[in-house]
Amino acid sequence: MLKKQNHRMTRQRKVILEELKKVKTHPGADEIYAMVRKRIPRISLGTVYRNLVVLSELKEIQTIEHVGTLKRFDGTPENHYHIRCVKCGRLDDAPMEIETYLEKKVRRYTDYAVVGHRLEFIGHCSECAKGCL
Amino acid sequence: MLKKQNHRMTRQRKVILEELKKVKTHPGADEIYAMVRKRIPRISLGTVYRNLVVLSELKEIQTIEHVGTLKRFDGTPENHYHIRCVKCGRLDDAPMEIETYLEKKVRRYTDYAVVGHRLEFIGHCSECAKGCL
DNA sequence: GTACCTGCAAAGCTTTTGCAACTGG
DNA sequence: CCAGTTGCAAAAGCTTTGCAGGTAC
Repeated sequence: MLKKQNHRMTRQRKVILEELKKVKTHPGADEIYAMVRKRIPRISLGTVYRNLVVLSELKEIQTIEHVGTLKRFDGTPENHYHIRCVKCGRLDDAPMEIETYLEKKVRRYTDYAVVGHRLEFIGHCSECAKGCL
Repeated sequence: MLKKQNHRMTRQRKVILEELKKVKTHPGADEIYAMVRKRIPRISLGTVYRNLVVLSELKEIQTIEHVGTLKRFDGTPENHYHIRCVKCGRLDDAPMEIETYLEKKVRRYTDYAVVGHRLEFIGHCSECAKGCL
């Protein structure tokens, strides 16, 4: 049922991957577009996007801040963790206390002035888990 | 320099807040729009967005998946944590090992089938911290 | 040769904004 | 009264997609 995909290593794909491996920060698609354009001036933004998807599927790269990019709103203003269903996108509160020591731990090794953290669990909600049986 | 804001509790604002407090999950703006429209049919989406911003500022609600909603890409496919600068949006790897026990901990209290987690620290990068002096 | 890719441009979505009319305090 | 709000519609991002021509293998 899954169509087999024979991915080709085109020049565009290769350069995108190289540029992405080269930098330490995590550029957005537009920044990648700018970097790659220095080497392939006529590449299109669409090509960049399509290749980022393919490279993610191939596990060559990682897409951060995935799935739904739309914002969600929470009626309870206190900080707390969330748990998200990969299948249906549902978002619930995670039944767990805030782990403040995580910030202490990272502070020892970074030069950022850490002011907070966000933790999100990923899984299948009880509804969607049924379908996985 | 900061202009004083005298926020009014309009009917729209009130209903949006009520509806948001009412639900357990975390709806997106479009869902909130749908919920509120049942009570105020002629409310506009723009009003919903503007009020969500105001309510966030007033700390009445919380905006999840904040700041940059644009995706970012990472050349290293292994899972690791990130640290984000609130000021400039820069994203770096957090120098810290994966805390696998976090998942074990939350599994005890949730009916989700947990498959992973994402942790992101928030702070000021060394560049932006300079400006805070 | 042909399935996979590319560039280009148009379309899609979510979110923001300009504006004139309206309203809470 | 009048700064803050609203509805409407247009604009503004970022991302996806249709298409016809190109290319890796």
